[in-house]
Amino acid sequence: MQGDIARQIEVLSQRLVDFVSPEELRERLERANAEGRPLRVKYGADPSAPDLHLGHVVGLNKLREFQELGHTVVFIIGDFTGRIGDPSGRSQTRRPLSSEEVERNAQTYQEQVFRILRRDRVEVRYNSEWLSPLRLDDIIRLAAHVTVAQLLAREDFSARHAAGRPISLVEFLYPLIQAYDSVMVHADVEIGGTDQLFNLLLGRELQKAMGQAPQIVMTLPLLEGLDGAQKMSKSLGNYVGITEDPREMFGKLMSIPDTLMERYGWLVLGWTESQREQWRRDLAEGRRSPREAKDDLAQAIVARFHGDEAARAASEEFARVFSRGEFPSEMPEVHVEPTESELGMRLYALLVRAGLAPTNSEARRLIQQGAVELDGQRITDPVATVHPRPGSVLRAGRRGFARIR
RNA sequence: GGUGGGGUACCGAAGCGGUCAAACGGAGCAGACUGUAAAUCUGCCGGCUCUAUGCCUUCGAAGGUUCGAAUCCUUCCCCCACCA
Repeated sequence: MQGDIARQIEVLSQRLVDFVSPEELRERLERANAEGRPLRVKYGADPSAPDLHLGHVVGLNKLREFQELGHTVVFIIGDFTGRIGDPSGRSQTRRPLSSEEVERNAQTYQEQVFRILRRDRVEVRYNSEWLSPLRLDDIIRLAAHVTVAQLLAREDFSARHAAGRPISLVEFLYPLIQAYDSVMVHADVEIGGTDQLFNLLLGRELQKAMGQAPQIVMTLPLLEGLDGAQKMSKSLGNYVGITEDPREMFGKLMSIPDTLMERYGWLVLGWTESQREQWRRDLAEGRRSPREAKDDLAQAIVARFHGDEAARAASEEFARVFSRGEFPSEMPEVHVEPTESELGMRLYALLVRAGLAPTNSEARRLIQQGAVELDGQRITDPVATVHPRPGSVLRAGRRGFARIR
């Protein structure tokens, strides 16, 4: 049994940034083992952005590891907080959601989450369950456990305070609420991104203050998005959604900076240290070109969500369109009237109708910039009149295709 | 409650009576180069008409002054910091 615990700790220690603390985890595992119960591993989900992307997968992978070791994931849907919104200056995207929206998002979230988590060994909880009944006096008593100095210890708070930028009281309250969630679900462990470290630690403080054993805290690296610089997030548009079309997914993955490949493999696919090393060596010694390596990586990731078959097809399609410059096997269709084929129509109007440009002006720009081809023929005259025939292929930019019907 | 500073395009930020559809930076898009990588270079980046030193809408909102306003005046709405 000792050996088993040692092995668990080894597995669970992979890919962590912060770990408070390995000793506590050992003790907790021992105690839980003696009591014959699994650990309760808390993970908070934000229902304002229901689409899961690869960045979320990093954390979900860790949860899955816990599950495989027999532990229970307590998946908390922050429906209460979602309905309030987040007033933090920069992210206005977090507006308050209606109950219906929250419910719908929560459903979507769960469906997606179970592509990674197993359905047994999960306890799904909504935090409104215990937050809604709170009265002001309850909340004040809760707030009494935390000092302003404690909160200002969080780096982004102290930085903003020093710079004279606003910090909403609500923002102060959120960590407290999140900490209270930990108390209410009796979390043994909580995991999150590195940006969550402060909040997770506050959970420990509150648990201690309220007579519970403090949760073990683990933070995971934040996965950089397609731009290679900022963390992957929906609002930055640099993400790969896990429900995206395989071909779309593959294309996006092929566009990540080379320097990120190993990191994606590590965090998304869970490569071990030796796998990473192998990868690095192969590239360094020229056994594989970065192009091939990236293709393999992209296929592996797509396969994880869509299966090997779809991944291979996506790779082939990609090679067809972008390496060989051929047309994609499938493309959206645009309808053109016979009279338009006969008499001709403005190219820019055709682009807009095909959905390849949002406005005529944008379409005109694309044409002028040499981005538009009809049947492989580049057209640069913005006022060109064309005679599109059924079967013709219209292309705008690298990725935009449409077939005339 | 007082004092001061603000609200400009996706974001940040200039402009402070005409030369402003609005500098500059970032993001984004397109082209060149490539491995749809990175880096780099170039162009675009409100809409419409279709190409014209054309028209329309835009600089928190509504009015007003003016030949002419993002720029001046009035009222209103909102935000922030500091002091109480």
